[in-house]
Amino acid sequence: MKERETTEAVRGRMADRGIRFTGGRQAIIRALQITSGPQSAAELHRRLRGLVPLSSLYRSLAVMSEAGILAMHHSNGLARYELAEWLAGHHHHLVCLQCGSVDDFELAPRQEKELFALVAKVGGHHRYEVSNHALEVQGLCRSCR
Amino acid sequence: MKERETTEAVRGRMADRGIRFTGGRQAIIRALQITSGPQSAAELHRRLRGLVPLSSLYRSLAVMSEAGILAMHHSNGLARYELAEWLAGHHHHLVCLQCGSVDDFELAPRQEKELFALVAKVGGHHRYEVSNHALEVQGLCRSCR
DNA sequence: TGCGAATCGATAATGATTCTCATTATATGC
DNA sequence: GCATATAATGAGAATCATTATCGATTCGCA
Repeated sequence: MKERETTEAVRGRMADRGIRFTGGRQAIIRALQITSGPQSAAELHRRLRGLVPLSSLYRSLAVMSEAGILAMHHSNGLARYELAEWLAGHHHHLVCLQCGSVDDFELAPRQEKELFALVAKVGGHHRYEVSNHALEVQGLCRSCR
Repeated sequence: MKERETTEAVRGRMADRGIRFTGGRQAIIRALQITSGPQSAAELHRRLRGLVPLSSLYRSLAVMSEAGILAMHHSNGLARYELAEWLAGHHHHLVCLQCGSVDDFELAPRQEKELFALVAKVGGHHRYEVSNHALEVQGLCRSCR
């Protein structure tokens, strides 16, 4: 999905839910579009040059997560946000154990399909109602190795 | 690995590194042996009935993680600890999106091997020095569904 | 234009985790 | 067994990320 398209998709969903798509929130979505991997509140605050104060930033991240527009993950003791999968596509993460940075990657359809089947089997075996899965590759990133 | 064996393996590794295996630390290891899935500091504190005060508990968890005896994960905004893989065996997690509980599961050797190969390929592609991987199954647990 | 709800932004409060420091326990060599 | 150096303990303060509060402001819409 290209940038304009994503913005409009977000705008639509916000409107449906009676949530305002304010300047600050558009800036957050834009910042998440041009970066790879989930971003922490502090990273976004820095990236946005303080345009959105931390308190508003946290609130907007919560509101947009609640609305299913963002997905929240936890790593290195802090919360990181990225566009939800219906906007960004299903993908997985490489996390650097040294610096904590996170990169995205996608599996080939065939491999993703196999993984999905595997996960469904495991979930059934444990009486879980499975809604998603995440494969995390851990190691040292290009600049830390 | 059975309980006694694990305790002795931990004692050995601690001794090698000049780290003391005190009563409190033995209690932590015991508590992690008899529970399934990683435990947060608060859960361990409760489980140990306050035998080990929170400040000591956090310090011991950090020391034993540093020594490669425990593995730390983050979920729901808090850190959870479990025995490292050389003690507990390589495994993955089922996490409940409702209550936050975490269960362990193992893949069949054949599937684990395939996953390992897949992860190695992805890592190489991104110039990562891969050290491990984790598959997380997300959904509703038996009691939350 | 004006009303009401949603949002903003500064600040205080919270919760998890880490740090500090005086005291205590532990291992090791004698 | 005992002294001694060193690591660990425990209580409390401090820190960091995050959430709540609240009056002021802005937006969408009649």
